[in-house]
Amino acid sequence: MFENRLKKRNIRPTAMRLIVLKELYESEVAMSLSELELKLENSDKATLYRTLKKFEENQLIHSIDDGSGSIKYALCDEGCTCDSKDQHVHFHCEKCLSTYCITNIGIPQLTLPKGFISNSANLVFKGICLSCS
Amino acid sequence: MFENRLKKRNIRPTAMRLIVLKELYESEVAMSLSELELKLENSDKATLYRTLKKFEENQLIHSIDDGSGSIKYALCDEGCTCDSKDQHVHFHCEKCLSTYCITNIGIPQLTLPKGFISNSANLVFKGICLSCS
DNA sequence: CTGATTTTGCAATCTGGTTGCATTAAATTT
DNA sequence: AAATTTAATGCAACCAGATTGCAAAATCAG
Ligand SMILES: [Mn+2]
Ligand SMILES: [Mn+2]
Ligand SMILES: [Zn+2]
Ligand SMILES: [Zn+2]
Repeated sequence: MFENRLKKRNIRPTAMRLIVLKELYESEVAMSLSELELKLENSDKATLYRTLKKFEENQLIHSIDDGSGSIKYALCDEGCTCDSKDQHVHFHCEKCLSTYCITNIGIPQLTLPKGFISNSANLVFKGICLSCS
Repeated sequence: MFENRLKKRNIRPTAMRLIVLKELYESEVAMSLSELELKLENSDKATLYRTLKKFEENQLIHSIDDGSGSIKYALCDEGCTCDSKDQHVHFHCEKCLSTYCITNIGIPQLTLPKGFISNSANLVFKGICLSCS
């Protein structure tokens, strides 16, 4: 249940937060702040913004920079700690502009030039998604 | 010589363009519009913007979305056609905020879920760069 | 209940990016 | 070379997404 999911992450379950969580839960794809704002009538951008920040801070969701200009958010798996083991590939459809978590594909470890130490990475594939092809 | 490099890409070598090209050429790291604007006294943001767009369109430079919020630009190698074979990994230093082209490391080809067709990708590693470590 | 803390809503601000438009510069034609 | 056409520049305005200040409302703890 959503309320529980919030509590587990130490987020007080207010009405707005439950709605946002539900919305993200029911979405097949990652959502941006403004998409949420549109979808949720009589919602306030600043509140949504702070809701998402809180969710992200408490590792209930993760943010995705898909290069579209607006940051997308998607639910983390249960038990996610948002460290490198939880990082995965994302896919951005250039037709419908949807962004998908490809949770079962991790980011490949590459050997960087000497002296460059990486602790995280962002890998986004762009193209045409399943529903658009 | 810079003038020639512009001509080869079908870009008319104006004074401003030569300056911008020189600046990018001499920079170890990728530069953003506003970094250029700061560096080049009495330069205009809109002109720089259009200069970069033109350079990018004509494949003299490529743009890099390193997740920092501002797009960075770096010179392409000679003969670059900015297609998938020319795409490479980038590195963003979280300390000095510099972004480097790792031109000798390509983007790994991964098998995406059925129905997802990718034609480009963005892979940025984040961490500490050589000069900051 | 009561005072302290947190969340919310609204307006304002910031930043990077982008565009309209008149001016200037460069290339082409006569 | 002068006239004509085309491209580049500079300035101001605009835009979208992100972020903040602040007072009101909701929630919590004693
Ligand atoms: Mn994801
Ligand atoms: Mn590069
Ligand atoms: Zn699609
Ligand atoms: Zn560095």
